[in-house]
Amino acid sequence: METQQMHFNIGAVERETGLSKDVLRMWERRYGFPKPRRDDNSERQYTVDDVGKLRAMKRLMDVGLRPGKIIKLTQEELNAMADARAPARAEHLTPALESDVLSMLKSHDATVLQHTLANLMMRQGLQRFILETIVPLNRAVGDAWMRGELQVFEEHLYTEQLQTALRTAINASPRQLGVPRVLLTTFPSEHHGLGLLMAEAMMVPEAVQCISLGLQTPLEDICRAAAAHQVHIVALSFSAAFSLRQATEGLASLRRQLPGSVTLWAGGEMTRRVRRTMPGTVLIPELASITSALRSWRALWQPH
Amino acid sequence: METQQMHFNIGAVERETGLSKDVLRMWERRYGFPKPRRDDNSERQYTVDDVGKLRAMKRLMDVGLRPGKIIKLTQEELNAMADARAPARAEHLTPALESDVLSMLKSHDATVLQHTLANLMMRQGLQRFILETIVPLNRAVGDAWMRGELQVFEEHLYTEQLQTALRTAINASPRQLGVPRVLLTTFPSEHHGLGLLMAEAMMVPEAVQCISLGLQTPLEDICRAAAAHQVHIVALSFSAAFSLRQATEGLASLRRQLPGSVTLWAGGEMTRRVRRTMPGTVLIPELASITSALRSWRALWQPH
DNA sequence: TCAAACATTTGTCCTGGACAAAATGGCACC
DNA sequence: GGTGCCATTTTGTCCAGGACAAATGTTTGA
Repeated sequence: METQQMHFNIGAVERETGLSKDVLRMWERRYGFPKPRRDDNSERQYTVDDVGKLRAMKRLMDVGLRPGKIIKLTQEELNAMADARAPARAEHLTPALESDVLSMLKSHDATVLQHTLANLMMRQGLQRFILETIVPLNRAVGDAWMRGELQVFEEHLYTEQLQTALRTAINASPRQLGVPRVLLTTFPSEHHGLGLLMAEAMMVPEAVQCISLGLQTPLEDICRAAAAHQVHIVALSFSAAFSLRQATEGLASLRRQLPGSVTLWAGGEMTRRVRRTMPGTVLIPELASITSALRSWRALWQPH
Repeated sequence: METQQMHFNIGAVERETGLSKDVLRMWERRYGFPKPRRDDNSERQYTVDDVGKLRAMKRLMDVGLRPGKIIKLTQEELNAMADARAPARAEHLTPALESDVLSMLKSHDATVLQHTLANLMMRQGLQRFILETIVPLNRAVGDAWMRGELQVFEEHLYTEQLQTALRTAINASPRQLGVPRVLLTTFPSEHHGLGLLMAEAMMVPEAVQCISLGLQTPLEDICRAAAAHQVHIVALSFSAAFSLRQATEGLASLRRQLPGSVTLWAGGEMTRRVRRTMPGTVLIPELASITSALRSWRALWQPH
């Protein structure tokens, strides 16, 4: 069989991997990888394998590894390393569910998946559903995709169904005038919205009044929105890929601009990489911590 | 009052405007705008005004104007030009509604907005709601934002509420096994999802079986998904900002890879800029055309 | 043991050059 | 008057190779 050898130019690789053109050229200069063929016009022509390895590298860098340490490994070694870093499987209460969902995805049956998710949510309640079902499931789906067991479009279908389920649940909950009021959003370069949605779903049952602005709100507008809606807490979500530098810079700037009475929360995969303490910012590295953070806030809050 | 003069480096401007670093430097070289101050390290420091004018330019370029023609205009002239290009307001059935919604947004009352949208949807039915309410409303909100009458965070709140309303409606409709089956998604560099959602909402009442993969499905996976789900139609959504070149290239490639029996639809603002005819691709430049395109498809379809 | 000073790694920005795809304008031809 | 084709201009993307600063890692000294 003749494999169709697709080629990518540097712009396509940037889109596919999230690594900037500058970085791709710099790695080639410094480490000798990737070293793509050139076309007639001496422009780089990356192979599918290049892109695969770059994606695997990006994934590991998103959890804190540095390029120099991993650039010489093969893609298999990179994937193995990613598997090894994954938290122990012991914590999964229902490993059977994982393989069930994966096989649903592979058989492309959206309806069954949708019903399964809805049923689980009913049985477990929203918070337990997220913590005990969705979080492990997300990891399982991500791993399966990385191992090549799951196609991209199958993963997209999963994300879409999950989003529908979560939005339905959030929407169904009565929008009461609760305390605290929480503003939920992300910084402008964030592309992933599931984290935000899960955070909102974790808070809604706690009688929190959530105001979600969706993704990519400019810094200034976060401040304006916080004032306009008179929120008590501003909560930001950062996916694993978010640049540590941009995040710390942005959070510091936000902290300076927000009134002291407003609490600032930063959550999401990225926050696990943070080493320095950030004064005036509460880090919430996992969804489970939301409830305790909420408890702490309520313990300190004095109704005006 | 001392205006806080924020400065942007070239990376920030790229994120804010969607214009690549290469383009920003090239415009400076060729046209002399923008010509930002340099900091100690001779790095470009763009002003807020620069970014504002760049955004206004980008918006006009997204509807087909070329930089050379507009780069010498002031930001006011650019905005005036954008207003002038807007379709006549006569078509609006309920101009009062627009100002109502805008004032709701300015008063930051999400609940009222949500109820208003839900009520209108009930009264008009999903399709008329989209065509007669949402399309003009989207334009009104976009214009108000451009004119500076609406803050970014207010526009975000609108988008978020609208998305909730649409998803609820789509979800409420029984997912029947209809014909045709339609695969809905976008190309990888598309960032806007509202168009996709509106398209889905237009189709659901027509007893179409929609399978949405959300945003950013790689080309190859669109083909795989089309085969796996045995769809009759693949429908792609392109926002105004989408690069014409990437779109035509991608559509041609997709057409080559899809079986001839699968119909290919391309819709969204961008498709209004297309001049050449694209063999094997149906252009759907506005949402209203979806129903007629569907009728044509059904007229030709022979149950196997 | 901790912290300050130094070294290395890494990403982002810079200049200025090159080229091809798309848009435009002119021109012959129907 | 319209229509297809070719030359020209416009515009975006890519390239090489240099510079520097922020983040990280390592050693030294109290």
